Amino acid sequence: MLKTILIYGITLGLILLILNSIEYLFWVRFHFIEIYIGLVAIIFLGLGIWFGRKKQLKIESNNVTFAQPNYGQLGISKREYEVLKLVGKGFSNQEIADQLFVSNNTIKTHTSRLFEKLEVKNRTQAILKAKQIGMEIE
Amino acid sequence: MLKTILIYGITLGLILLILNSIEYLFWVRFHFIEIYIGLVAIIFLGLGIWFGRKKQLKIESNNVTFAQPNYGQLGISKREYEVLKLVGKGFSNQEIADQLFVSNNTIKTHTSRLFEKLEVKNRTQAILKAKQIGMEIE
DNA sequence: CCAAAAATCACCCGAAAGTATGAATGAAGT
DNA sequence: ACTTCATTCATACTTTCGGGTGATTTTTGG
Repeated sequence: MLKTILIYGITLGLILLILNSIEYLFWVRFHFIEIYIGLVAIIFLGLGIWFGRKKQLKIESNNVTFAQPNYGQLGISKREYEVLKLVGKGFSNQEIADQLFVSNNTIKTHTSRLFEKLEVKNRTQAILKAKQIGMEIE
Repeated sequence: MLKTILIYGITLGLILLILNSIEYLFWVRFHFIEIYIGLVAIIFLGLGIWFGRKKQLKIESNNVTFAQPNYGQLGISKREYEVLKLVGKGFSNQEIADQLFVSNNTIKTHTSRLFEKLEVKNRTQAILKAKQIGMEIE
C-alpha cells in the first residue's frame, strides 16, 4: 500500500515535470501555479478515494431486503411448494423432475412461477426469501 | 501494479491530448489555467474514486480478524470467504464481481475453489453446506 | 530477497438455469 | 355446462453457471 502511494506521488510529479518540459505551461510565469495544480490534484485525489470508499460502503451495507408479504396470499400451489422444498435442498431441476416423475420442463415452469410469486430472480434468492417469510422448506 | 502505472500513463496522455486539442480555441487562452486545473481535478477525482473503491476491500480484509471456526480448516481464504458470503445473499457472479470490483472470471474462479473445498456441486449446495458446518455467511 | 500462497483475469466449452409462449389435460367449484 | 385454475409438457431462445486450463500479478512469510 505504501509502495502504491509512493508510485502515485511519483506519477503525479512526473505529470507536472512532463507538462513543464513540453512547455504546455511555457507562458506561465509564476512557479506557484504548478504547486497549486499539484495541490488540487492531490486534494481531489483524496476526495475521490474518500468518495469511492463511502460509496463502496453503501453498496456493502445494501443487504438484500425483501418486502414482507403475506405468506398465505402468495398463491403458491401444493405442487409448487413441493418443488420449492426440493429446490431448498439443493437439488437441480433434473433431479427434482426425476423425484417427482415429471419432465424437466415442468419443473422449470414451476420454478418460474415460484420466482414470480416470491418476487425473486433465481433459486438461491427463492430459498432465502422462503426462509425469511417463515416458510418451512427444510 | 504495472497496469495501474499504465493507466496513469494513458490518463496523462489523454490529458495532454485534450489540452492540445482545445488549446487552438483562442478563447481558451484567457481561461486556460482555470480549465486546466478543472480537468486535473476531475481526472484525479475519478482516479481516486476508482482507486479507492478497488483497494477498499483489500485494506479492510487485511485488518479484519475472521473468527469463524470452520473456514480456516477447509483452507478457504479471506477473499473466498467474502465471495461465499455474497453468494449466500443470493447475488449472481456478475453482481458479486461489481461489488468487489473484480471481473466476472475472478468470481468464477473463487466460487469454483469454494465448491471444491466445500465438496459441493453448485452455489445452492454451498450455502447449505456452509450453514451446516456453522459458517456465518449472513 | 525468494518461494509459496493468494488473488486476479482470460479463453473455451458444455451444462444448467431461466424466459417467453403456447397448449393440452383434468379437477374443482359455481 | 362453463369457468377457473393447477398441472403437465413442449419449443425456442438467452443468460448464467461451472469445469478445465493456463497465465500474470500481488501479497505474505521465512
